[in-house]
Amino acid sequence: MVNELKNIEKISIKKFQEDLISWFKAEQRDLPWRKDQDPYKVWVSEIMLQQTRVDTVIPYFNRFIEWFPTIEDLANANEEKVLKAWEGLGYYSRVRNLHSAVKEVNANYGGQVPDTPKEISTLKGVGPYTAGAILSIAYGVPEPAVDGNVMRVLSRILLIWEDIAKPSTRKVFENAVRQVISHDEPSAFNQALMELGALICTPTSPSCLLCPVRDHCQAFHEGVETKLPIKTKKNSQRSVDLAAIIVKDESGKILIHKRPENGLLANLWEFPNVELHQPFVMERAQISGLFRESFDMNIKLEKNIGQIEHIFSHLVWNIRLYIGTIDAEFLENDEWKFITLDEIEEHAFPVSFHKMLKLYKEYS
DNA sequence: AACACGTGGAT
DNA sequence: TATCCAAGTGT
Repeated sequence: MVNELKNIEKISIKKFQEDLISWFKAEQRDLPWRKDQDPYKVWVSEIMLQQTRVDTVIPYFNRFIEWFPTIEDLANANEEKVLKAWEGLGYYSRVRNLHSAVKEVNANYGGQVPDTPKEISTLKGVGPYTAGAILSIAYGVPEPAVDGNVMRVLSRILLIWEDIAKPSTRKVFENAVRQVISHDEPSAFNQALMELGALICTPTSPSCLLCPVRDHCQAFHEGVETKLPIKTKKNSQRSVDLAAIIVKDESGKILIHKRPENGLLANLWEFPNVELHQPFVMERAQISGLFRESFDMNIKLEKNIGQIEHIFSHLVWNIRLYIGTIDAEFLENDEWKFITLDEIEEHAFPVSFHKMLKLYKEYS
């Protein structure tokens, strides 16, 4: 705490702001969410960019704004379409929270995104980073927007050795930003910090010789830029074995199941599946028994057509894929239905589903 | 505080 | 191949 205060004194804040912002104005990327400062579009882009690369986000952002051009359009959209717009982006709770928050803004804020830290922070999915990003970029409010880039860049410039993997560390950087942010151009300043982190001050091999604020950088001065930031590593992921089944009815439709509204891949559709706690001793008849226990359905597994691995951030799915049949008297409801291949376009599925579908098509 | 929560790309 | 990510938030 005392440490970074002292380091901030070592630099000329005014000159640092000028060097950083003029670089940003000259070198910033031409990105679709930078065409205007519509708070709604800034909001959508910031949610999409959470833990997600710019190159990945661009096509999703363009299509999302085509489908839902305004707050009112998104507020009135049905969830299936909204999830479909997010299909493949990951962290699906982001878009369910965004949908919920946009409905809130449409209903209780006259369709105007709130412009105060207190109000905007009450919106679902808007945490400290996103609040600061929207307030500064869309409204010019000098609030910190501390993401991974900002922590990396400032840890180097200000020689901050705290572990950025610790939740409490974000406050240290917010405090630092409050002391160096430009009150004339908070939008350009915050975006410049992130842009610098993305283009120059990268994690492994920063391009210090091209850096517009190299002269202000304590880490460069000390030759320790690649030692920062300090970030402890996370635990390894656990592995889960699953058996999934593709069932077709007499007209050739495939059976899908809607996942629970909370937790992993919430509200997305998938092929019926069960967890295999003893994967090496499970045979088709026993797995059929698991389906009966889990869903009270009489499913017969006819043939294993292969297996896929799907890696999440925190776990690994090893999925055995079967084809099979189900009793004719099976009833459809909100969670279970048969759909045509064309109707896949009207439902949102995780990437693992598409991997299985591809395997099935190759088998057929 | 620690962990759940996705995905595809970089090294 | 293994690991670490990339503009974090909710619980």
